Amino acid sequence: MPQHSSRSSDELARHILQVVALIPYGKVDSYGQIAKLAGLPKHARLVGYVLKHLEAEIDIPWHRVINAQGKISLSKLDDYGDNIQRLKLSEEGVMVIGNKINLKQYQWLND
DNA sequence: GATCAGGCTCTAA
DNA sequence: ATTAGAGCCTGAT
Repeated sequence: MPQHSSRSSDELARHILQVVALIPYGKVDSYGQIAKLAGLPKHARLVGYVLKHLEAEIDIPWHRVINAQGKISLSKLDDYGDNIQRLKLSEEGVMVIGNKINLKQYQWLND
Protein backbone atom coordinates (compact mmCIF):
# COMPACT_ATOMS: atom_id res chain seq x y z
CA MET A 1 0.00 0.00 0.00
CA PRO A 2 1.27 3.49 -0.82
CA GLN A 3 1.89 6.05 1.86
CA HIS A 4 2.93 3.24 4.18
CA SER A 5 2.20 4.29 7.73
CA SER A 6 1.28 7.93 7.24
CA ARG A 7 -2.21 8.97 8.14
CA SER A 8 -4.22 11.71 6.52
CA SER A 9 -4.32 15.01 8.33
CA ASP A 10 -8.07 14.69 8.57
CA GLU A 11 -7.63 11.48 10.46
CA LEU A 12 -5.06 12.98 12.79
CA ALA A 13 -7.41 15.86 13.54
CA ARG A 14 -10.26 13.45 14.15
CA HIS A 15 -8.24 11.44 16.66
CA ILE A 16 -7.21 14.58 18.45
CA LEU A 17 -10.74 15.92 18.67
CA GLN A 18 -12.00 12.57 19.89
CA VAL A 19 -9.67 12.79 22.85
CA VAL A 20 -10.42 16.43 23.58
CA ALA A 21 -14.10 15.54 23.63
CA LEU A 22 -13.37 13.10 26.46
CA ILE A 23 -11.95 15.65 28.88
CA PRO A 24 -14.47 15.75 31.72
CA TYR A 25 -16.30 18.85 32.82
CA GLY A 26 -14.21 20.74 35.33
CA LYS A 27 -10.94 19.14 34.23
CA VAL A 28 -8.13 20.23 31.93
CA ASP A 29 -5.19 18.65 30.12
CA SER A 30 -2.16 19.81 28.17
CA TYR A 31 -1.60 19.81 24.43
CA GLY A 32 1.17 17.28 24.83
CA GLN A 33 -0.98 14.94 26.89
CA ILE A 34 -3.84 15.14 24.42
CA ALA A 35 -1.46 14.30 21.61
CA LYS A 36 -0.06 11.38 23.55
CA LEU A 37 -3.50 10.03 24.43
CA ALA A 38 -4.46 10.31 20.78
CA GLY A 39 -1.53 8.08 19.93
CA LEU A 40 0.42 10.97 18.46
CA PRO A 41 3.32 11.77 20.77
CA LYS A 42 5.29 14.89 19.84
CA HIS A 43 2.35 16.38 18.05
CA ALA A 44 1.47 18.91 20.72
CA ARG A 45 1.64 21.78 18.28
CA LEU A 46 -0.71 20.03 15.92
CA VAL A 47 -3.25 19.87 18.73
CA GLY A 48 -2.94 23.63 19.00
CA TYR A 49 -3.39 24.00 15.28
CA VAL A 50 -6.50 21.83 15.19
CA LEU A 51 -8.13 23.66 18.07
CA LYS A 52 -7.26 27.03 16.65
CA HIS A 53 -9.06 26.19 13.43
CA LEU A 54 -12.11 24.61 14.99
CA GLU A 55 -15.42 25.61 13.52
CA ALA A 56 -17.42 27.52 16.09
CA GLU A 57 -20.49 25.32 15.66
CA ILE A 58 -18.72 22.13 16.61
CA ASP A 59 -19.21 21.23 20.25
CA ILE A 60 -15.71 20.48 21.46
CA PRO A 61 -14.41 21.53 24.89
CA TRP A 62 -11.35 23.25 23.44
CA HIS A 63 -11.14 25.47 26.51
CA ARG A 64 -10.11 22.49 28.64
CA VAL A 65 -6.80 22.30 26.82
CA ILE A 66 -3.95 24.38 28.24
CA ASN A 67 -0.18 24.20 28.08
CA ALA A 68 2.05 21.99 30.21
CA GLN A 69 2.86 24.85 32.54
CA GLY A 70 -0.78 25.19 33.46
CA LYS A 71 -1.24 28.41 31.55
CA ILE A 72 -3.61 29.46 28.83
CA SER A 73 -1.71 29.56 25.56
CA LEU A 74 -3.64 32.22 23.73
CA SER A 75 -2.90 35.22 25.91
CA LYS A 76 -0.30 36.98 23.81
CA LEU A 77 -1.88 36.04 20.51
CA ASP A 78 -5.57 36.31 21.12
CA ASP A 79 -6.91 38.37 24.00
CA TYR A 80 -10.48 37.64 23.00
CA GLY A 81 -9.99 33.88 22.99
CA ASP A 82 -8.06 34.07 26.21
CA ASN A 83 -10.95 35.76 27.94
CA ILE A 84 -13.46 33.29 26.56
CA GLN A 85 -11.34 30.41 27.78
CA ARG A 86 -11.00 31.88 31.25
CA LEU A 87 -14.70 32.46 31.43
CA LYS A 88 -15.58 28.96 30.32
CA LEU A 89 -13.14 27.43 32.77
CA SER A 90 -14.34 29.47 35.69
CA GLU A 91 -17.90 28.47 34.81
CA GLU A 92 -16.80 24.89 35.39
CA GLY A 93 -15.10 25.72 38.63
CA VAL A 94 -11.55 25.64 37.28
CA MET A 95 -9.78 28.47 39.02
CA VAL A 96 -7.14 30.46 37.21
CA ILE A 97 -4.96 32.04 39.84
CA GLY A 98 -2.14 34.34 38.88
CA ASN A 99 -2.65 33.38 35.24
CA LYS A 100 -2.06 29.75 36.13
CA ILE A 101 -4.11 26.66 36.78
CA ASN A 102 -3.25 24.12 39.46
CA LEU A 103 -2.63 20.98 37.41
CA LYS A 104 -2.35 18.80 40.48
CA GLN A 105 -5.92 19.65 41.20
CA TYR A 106 -7.57 19.95 37.81
CA GLN A 107 -5.58 17.84 35.38
CA TRP A 108 -7.50 14.98 33.85
CA LEU A 109 -6.09 11.54 34.74
CA ASN A 110 -3.99 12.93 37.52
CA ASP A 111 -4.34 11.06 40.82
C1' DG B 1 11.06 21.49 -2.13
C1' DA B 2 12.89 25.16 1.00
C1' DT B 3 11.32 28.22 4.59
C1' DC B 4 8.60 30.08 8.11
C1' DA B 5 5.34 30.21 11.82
C1' DG B 6 2.38 28.09 15.27
C1' DG B 7 -3.13 27.81 21.35
C1' DC B 8 3.97 23.15 22.35
C1' DT B 9 7.63 21.04 25.56
C1' DC B 10 12.04 20.11 27.81
C1' DT B 11 16.07 21.43 29.73
C1' DA B 12 19.29 24.48 31.58
C1' DA B 13 20.49 28.80 33.47
C1' DA C 1 9.67 31.27 39.53
C1' DT C 2 10.80 33.07 34.89
C1' DT C 3 13.27 33.00 30.54
C1' DA C 4 16.04 31.36 26.40
C1' DG C 5 17.12 28.09 23.29
C1' DA C 6 16.83 23.91 21.02
C1' DG C 7 13.81 20.11 19.46
C1' DC C 8 9.66 18.58 17.15
C1' DC C 9 5.98 18.12 13.44
C1' DT C 10 2.50 19.94 10.51
C1' DG C 11 0.30 23.40 7.56
C1' DA C 12 0.92 27.44 4.79
C1' DT C 13 3.70 30.29 1.48
